[in-house]
Amino acid sequence: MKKAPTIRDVASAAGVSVSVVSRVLNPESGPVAPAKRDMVLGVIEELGYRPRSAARELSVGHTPTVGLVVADLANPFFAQLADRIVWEARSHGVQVVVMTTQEDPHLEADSLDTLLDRSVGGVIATPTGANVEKWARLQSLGVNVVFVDRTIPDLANVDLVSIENVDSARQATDYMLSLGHTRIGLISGPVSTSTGRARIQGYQAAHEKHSISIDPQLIRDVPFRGDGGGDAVGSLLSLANRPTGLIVANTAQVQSSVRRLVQMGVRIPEDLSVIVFDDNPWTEVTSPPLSVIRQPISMLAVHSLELVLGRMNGKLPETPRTVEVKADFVPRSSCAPLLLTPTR
Amino acid sequence: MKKAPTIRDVASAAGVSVSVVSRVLNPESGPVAPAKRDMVLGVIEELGYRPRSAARELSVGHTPTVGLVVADLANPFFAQLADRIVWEARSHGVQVVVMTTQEDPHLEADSLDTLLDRSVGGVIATPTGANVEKWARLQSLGVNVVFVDRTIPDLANVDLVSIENVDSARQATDYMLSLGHTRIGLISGPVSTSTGRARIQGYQAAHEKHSISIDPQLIRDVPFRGDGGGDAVGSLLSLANRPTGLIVANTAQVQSSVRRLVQMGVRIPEDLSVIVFDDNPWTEVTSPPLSVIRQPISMLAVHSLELVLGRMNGKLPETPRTVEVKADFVPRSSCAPLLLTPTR
DNA sequence: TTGTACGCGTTATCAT
DNA sequence: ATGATAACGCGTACAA
Repeated sequence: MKKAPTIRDVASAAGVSVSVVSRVLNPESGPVAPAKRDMVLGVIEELGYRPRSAARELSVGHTPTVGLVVADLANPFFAQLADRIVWEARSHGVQVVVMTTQEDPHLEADSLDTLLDRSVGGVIATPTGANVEKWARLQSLGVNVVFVDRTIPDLANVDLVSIENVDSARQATDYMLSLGHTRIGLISGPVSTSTGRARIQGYQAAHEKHSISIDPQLIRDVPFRGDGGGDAVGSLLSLANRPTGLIVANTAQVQSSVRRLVQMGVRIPEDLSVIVFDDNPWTEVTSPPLSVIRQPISMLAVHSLELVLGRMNGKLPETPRTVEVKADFVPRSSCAPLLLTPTR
Repeated sequence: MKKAPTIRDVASAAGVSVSVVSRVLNPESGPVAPAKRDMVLGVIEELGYRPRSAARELSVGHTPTVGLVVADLANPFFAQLADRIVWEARSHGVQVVVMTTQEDPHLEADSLDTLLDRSVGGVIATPTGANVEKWARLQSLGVNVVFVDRTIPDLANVDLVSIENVDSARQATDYMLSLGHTRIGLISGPVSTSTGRARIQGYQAAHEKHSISIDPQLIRDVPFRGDGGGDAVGSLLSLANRPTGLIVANTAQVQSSVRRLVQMGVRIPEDLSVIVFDDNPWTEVTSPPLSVIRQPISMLAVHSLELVLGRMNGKLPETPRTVEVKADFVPRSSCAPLLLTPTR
């Protein structure tokens, strides 16, 4: 466990000054004689010298690092998002510090403080919905913030990358209505989030188009956290006039919802037609395969990273951007036309 | 975007010296008058002061940060592992920098360099199997390395946390043999890894116990990377004398294997009894639910983190440790007794 | 108990 | 084209 060489070691070993070595490492910062350049490079290689990022950070004031703040990595949606972001970030030479909130505002606040201490250049997050002032402060301190998938309505001036929520929900709902279903359950995210509201809006729009009125009981806005999805499923199916279709539009609750469906022995699509918002690989191996709104996760990743990096390099106009990517509806066999024989 | 206050700002605002402020922040480093302490704390709060971690790191030489190097986060196993590690790390006040290798040695080497530059105190990894000398160098430079799930045989002196691989495979195989199956396909990891070898060993042990000979064709050691699992499934099932049971013991290949099974329309367990090594939530919603070897992922996380942190604090003996945790076999309905009627 | 001064490794600003 | 030197913000002997 010998200690690593510093730039000074390299300099003296090469018989030059530290400035030269520094310029060899950061070519854009100044010229250096080609001959010397190669020889310094040789010494660097030989000594196995590597610049310490902490020193650089202290000197330049920031880090080519982005913080990623998601609910939890156990959820395939966030896991895949994280995967793509980490992957994409690497190709840009930036590291990713991952923090999870478990949808707990308290933990989220904590994470933000930590990221601030590390002077990350930017943060990509799926916000819990709270900590409005904290996010604002983060921005005012020069940290570039980009929200993915959801955003906080109260918070203006923050970039957002999401799918076309209204349209996706409209599409899914429209499909079910076209199959003849008139009572369609909707499990959405909290109305306090843009995502939750937009998807409900799409659901309503489709109903209007088909001139079908909505039973408010069928709309369940459940929190991202906890087992709200499963509970909503149970409660929807115990309704006197139970729905014949179900749309799970809360990404964080897809797992718990489907699991409950299976536990209850609900026959799909005979008892219930189902569509979920998820790009999970496993939706294809359930029986029957589930119809889904396929979230273009890598698009979300690419755009959000592009936004943070763009802002870090100051190559973007001041005005906050909103990027909406299309999400495809993928019909599979979990939806069937409504038969005249009512469920029981 | 005003610039953040430094420790000096706090000191002058509080009318004390920087060292007092420093001691207030790091109590164990020295005493400070209670009265002054509170007032300094007040000023800190008021100014919103937060120490810059880069400066501290430069000063003390290391960081309370661990690197996590896994194949990819799109695989539920790694995702959950990452989730638990990030979670556990937070409670110890350490951050996690996540890097993915996609099972590519080149990318892995890259990651290690980067982590070295950041002077992380430790690294938790599921190694690709290559980069032997690089891992060794990392250690010699004082970075504490802990492998999880797999290890590299050539590399001594590395801590390892894994499940009881031999026993798990033995258990699963034994179960199938007890059901009367005599031709059981095994999809394992590469024999160049400890995991791959151990699981094959367990498979063999069970056969010996039942005095059943093994057809070498039934054992497929496929790489972690790529779609080897799916291909192995296809090839196993197209054998003249095809197996009636299948054990997928390569965690990274469970997804592709099961997907292929579904694509091929294989009836489980009528055509094939199946057991997979995975703790994936989705194994319960497939039809039928899959029998699994349940990997105690959070145990893996807890132990590996405990090991790195323990080493970072020098609170552990020099000698490398190997922690093996038990994995339960969870029988579900994907396995059935072998009927006398052969497949077709 | 408190304050001073230096070191950590790198980049940036100057002269040369 | 090159070299000396001052930041950068914090920890910490050491002196008071």
